[in-house]
Amino acid sequence: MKRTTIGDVAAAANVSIATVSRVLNGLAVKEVTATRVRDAAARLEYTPNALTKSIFAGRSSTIGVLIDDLRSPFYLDLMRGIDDVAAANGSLVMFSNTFRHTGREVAQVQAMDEQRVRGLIVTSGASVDERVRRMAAGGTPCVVVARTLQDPPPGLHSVSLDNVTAGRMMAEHILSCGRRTIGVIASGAVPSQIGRIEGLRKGLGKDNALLNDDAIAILDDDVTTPEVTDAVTSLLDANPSMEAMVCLSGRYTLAVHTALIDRGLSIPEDIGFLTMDDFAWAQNLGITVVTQPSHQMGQEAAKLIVENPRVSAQLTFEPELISRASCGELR
Amino acid sequence: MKRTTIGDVAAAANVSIATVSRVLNGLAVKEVTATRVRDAAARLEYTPNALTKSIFAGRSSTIGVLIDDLRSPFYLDLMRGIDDVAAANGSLVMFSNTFRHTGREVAQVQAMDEQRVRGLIVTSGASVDERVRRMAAGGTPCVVVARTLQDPPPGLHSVSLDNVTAGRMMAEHILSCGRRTIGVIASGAVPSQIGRIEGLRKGLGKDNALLNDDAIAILDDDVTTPEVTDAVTSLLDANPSMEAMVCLSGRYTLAVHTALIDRGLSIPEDIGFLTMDDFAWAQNLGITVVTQPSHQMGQEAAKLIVENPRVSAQLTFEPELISRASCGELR
DNA sequence: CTGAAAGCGCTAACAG
DNA sequence: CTGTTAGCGCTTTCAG
Repeated sequence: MKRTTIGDVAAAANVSIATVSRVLNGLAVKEVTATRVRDAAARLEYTPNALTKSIFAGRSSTIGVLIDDLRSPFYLDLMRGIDDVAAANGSLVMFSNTFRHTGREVAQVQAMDEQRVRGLIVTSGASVDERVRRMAAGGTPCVVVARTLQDPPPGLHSVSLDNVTAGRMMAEHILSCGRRTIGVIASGAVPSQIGRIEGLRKGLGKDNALLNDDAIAILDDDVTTPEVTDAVTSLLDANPSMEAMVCLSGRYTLAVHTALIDRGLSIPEDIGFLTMDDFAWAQNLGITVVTQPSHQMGQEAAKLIVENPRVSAQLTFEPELISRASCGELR
Repeated sequence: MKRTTIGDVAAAANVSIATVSRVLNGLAVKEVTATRVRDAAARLEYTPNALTKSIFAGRSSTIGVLIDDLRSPFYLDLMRGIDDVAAANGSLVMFSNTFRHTGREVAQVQAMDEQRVRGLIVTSGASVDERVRRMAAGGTPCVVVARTLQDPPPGLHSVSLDNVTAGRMMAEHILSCGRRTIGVIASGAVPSQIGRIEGLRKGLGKDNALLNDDAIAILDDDVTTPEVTDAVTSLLDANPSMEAMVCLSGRYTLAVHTALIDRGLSIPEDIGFLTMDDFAWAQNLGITVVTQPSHQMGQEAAKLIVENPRVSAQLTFEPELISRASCGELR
């Protein structure tokens, strides 16, 4: 069950181990010798050991990715973007879900570091910040997604959405539909959600409309459907004249939408509905969304790893509103 | 920029490199010495190099996964199942999309082999069969998903759905709704699709209903939405009295559903609609589906890698029909 | 209990 | 052009 090594090939081809290495790496070798080596390698079904190679390079060529939860459309597209450029660069991707579980986040970042990943892309929370800083300082480029860090050292990048604009776009669209009283569901007091709420306030302010604190439900970060339902119910109970419900996280789109319908509300007649992140069925369902260029963001994140600029890049992307039926004109 | 090594720790703790190794691996060392070593390691922020460790073990502890396309709900859940047991076992997952592109499949399997993955899970086509066989024979357990191989050597496993039963369930449900003339969209002449069609025939046969060949569209494996639309159109044109449209691949659910709606057909009044694989919005949309226990299948696949039984396991899972509105009683 | 020394599979100077 | 000789960072005998 022992694997054939470069030494076996060398013996079979009657050359030194160094010559085999040269042939395999395309260095100058007499053609006849090279052919002999290649034949031997093929005959012995030799498969080079990438692990050993990485030991020399000091690091592997794999890109590490830590995702909260792949089920979210944003993260899924992000992942595909990463995979695209990784594949184009002959890099593999090492992946793990963290489910926003702090213990898991810390453990997996450590694991990735031990694997000597070429770079690391994380969508996790602050629990990994210190470690990621150290990694970047130590020469492993890291990209934080959907968050920015204070005083990032060179090699520590971030890729995020212009959340304030996203919020403002939502507010302006709502106002333009003749709706004024709105409710908001946010997933945790994290930077992206805070930014979107700020944008919402700015957009509404232009029209002197107000967003009361009791019209905003900031859920915990990892809430399940029944809790979202409860939050929607409370919001509606507390604000009976609500004309639009805004969901600030793509992860809760389904839950919020369902809660609205189950309460017997018609969209958009009884209430307008607006959410983040486009998804496959959104068009058929006529749901108005603000999207992020998630696929592109994944690509850019991966490029930062591959190109490894010795600065700290803070990339911000612009959102886009796709207007569909769910938040149409009132009356 | 040089990483601290076990040697640095040894020097700092004034012990030999072997002693450090022992402490780090929990072998017998005098407690005072051990503490000194651990302190030094912490102080120097020592992070062991998993690559070098793997070199000794002969292979890494990473599980390789090759997926056609993560956007498909089945594959996404499968992936989550794999990730679950990997995380529980302290394994990382190395992942790559292949998009059913033969060149990419072959290249990535090779890459995974070079990475000396602990085992490989593939959802790809026959292009990788030979290589996967060799890997299994060479001691790297492999699991093929949604397909079975001829005479698998020990270590080469498969995880798949009982496709014939899935097809039969669909047929029986359709008949029980008083529908008889059906159309079928399949994604390629691959074993899973063939099996489902066979099941459909068997189920319909019980009632002497027939499934004509011109009511089945077998698309290419990697078709885009417009092509699906065309297929649906042709099917409908050729069979004007069609009472139910069956989609045999979760990847095409959206495209087929949209094509039906865009043609002005009401579901289920004008035509019943039935598809494979449950997905988040299916309930809200009232779409009847036959599901696979995809998450569990992922877990079992990963377990086969982790436990590595020295036989060839062929795991088959039973489908389940979730009846919703899209294929209700006729009239 | 601990250190010295021999590798794991491969690359990278050096000589020839 | 090609072979010899050191390592890469770590584990693992084998002596002390």
